[in-house]
Amino acid sequence: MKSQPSSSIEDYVKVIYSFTEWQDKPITSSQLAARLGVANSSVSEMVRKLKDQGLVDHRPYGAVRLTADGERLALTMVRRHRLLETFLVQELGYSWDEVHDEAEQLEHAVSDTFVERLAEKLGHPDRDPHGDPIPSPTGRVERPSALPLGDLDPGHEGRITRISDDDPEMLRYLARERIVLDTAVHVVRRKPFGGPLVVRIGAGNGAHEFDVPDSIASSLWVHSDSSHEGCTLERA
Amino acid sequence: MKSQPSSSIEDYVKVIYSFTEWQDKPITSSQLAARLGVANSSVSEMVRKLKDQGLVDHRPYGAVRLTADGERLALTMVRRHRLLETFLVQELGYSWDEVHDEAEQLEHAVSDTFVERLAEKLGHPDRDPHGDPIPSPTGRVERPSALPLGDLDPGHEGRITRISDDDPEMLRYLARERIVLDTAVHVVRRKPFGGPLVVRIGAGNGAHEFDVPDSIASSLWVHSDSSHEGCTLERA
DNA sequence: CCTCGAGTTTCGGTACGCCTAAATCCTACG
DNA sequence: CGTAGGATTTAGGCGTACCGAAACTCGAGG
Ligand SMILES: [Mn+2]
Ligand SMILES: [Mn+2]
Ligand SMILES: [Mn+2]
Ligand SMILES: [Mn+2]
Repeated sequence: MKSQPSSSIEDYVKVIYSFTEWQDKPITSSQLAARLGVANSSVSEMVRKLKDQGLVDHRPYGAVRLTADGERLALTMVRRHRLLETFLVQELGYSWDEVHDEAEQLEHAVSDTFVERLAEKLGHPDRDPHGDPIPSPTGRVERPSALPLGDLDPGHEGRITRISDDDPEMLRYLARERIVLDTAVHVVRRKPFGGPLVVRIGAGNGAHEFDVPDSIASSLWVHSDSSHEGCTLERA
Repeated sequence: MKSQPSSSIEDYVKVIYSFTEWQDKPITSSQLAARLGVANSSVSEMVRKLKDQGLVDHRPYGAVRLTADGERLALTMVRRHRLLETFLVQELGYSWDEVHDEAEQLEHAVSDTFVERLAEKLGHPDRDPHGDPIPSPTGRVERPSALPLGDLDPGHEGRITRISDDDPEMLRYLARERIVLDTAVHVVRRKPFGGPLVVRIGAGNGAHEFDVPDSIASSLWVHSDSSHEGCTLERA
């Protein structure tokens, strides 16, 4: 009866999980539809199917939440996706803006055996090329203590530990600006009236200042090495 | 209008191609159905679709033959499949009886970019773990001049250059008997009344005799190093 | 030359995953 | 409160890829 999940179902569950990975509001139908690129009505039907299979909790007109089973499946898929991205970069010379779409397909085609042998070969990495943590085979993940760059006060220093992989264009731009994983950042100031953030990138002679537009500021997560946790978290 | 092919269509075309790879009769509907594990009626429908897309020639009640376009697609898929099998063995430590099913899925999920980077990494191998030749990206293959062990006369010597990967069980058995690619074989005699073939496997101190049942004899291809091409090809 | 049965196609139907349009719900504002 | 407008679900359909059962073909053997 467990009828191993179709690739559509795998994607639904993965998107539901990802939505709550960096913030805790559960996802709504239309947000799910937008992320999956399907019509709202398609989501309604599929959510019913997910519920029948015990993967989500949902009541009509309410948000969608994963059950324990659903989360288990989601973590399996997230592990696959991130290990595959890591493989593509480390072993096949892909750049970090090219890996997402390829992994999005491959994640549905590989077996558990494949995934574990790949993890072995890669030396059991704990994060993917964008800094996203890779869950263990048993579904354990640690949520890195990092904050969006946009939420930090001037004076804050740290390192970039995660970069959203939503937009390949942005990833290419950041690579050109030498903004990559583990780069040091120092928040210099925020220009007034909602203007861009000014940060100092890197250290020593390679350092340079950079105006960070809001769209980028919310896509870069920073782990502070100076642990004076006086940062405002101003999300409504 | 080219509507890139579904994974079903990829499999149909690949099976049609494979059928004529080692023998030249075209495939019939029911043979196609048997190899794909679907009903005859499903094949009839799909063949119509393949014909509409210009991938096969077919007239009702006749055999199915690939067009130039169909063969091009088939060779692309065969290249993918065999490179993936090679990858699984060389890089992920799979044994040769484990790779077929995994490659059967992966071949539909990888991009052209992936395939070519993989070929690069593997050093552009020219055959897969079972000795099957890997077509070039442009669809060139060479048909190795090898003959089924069962068709050879006593006295014939050569090396095993291809082993059918249809039956994982048989592959495991052969590996246990130290019958692998490039192993030397010498046909000693055929036991009378359709009895098994007797062959000498290997050379030097590792050599041993082996009774080859018919099912195995037709799955091992031998390339003769002694080029006295006096072998009977008794296929009707 | 005719027929009969194996091989093949056609027919009606299912499951899945998607769509648009229409109906329905629910909340926030007036 | 009451309701309008946005969010959501339902209804009706489509394309793909399967299935079993029924109808059809055609060539080998009588
Ligand atoms: Mn996916
Ligand atoms: Mn990623
Ligand atoms: Mn396949
Ligand atoms: Mn093979």
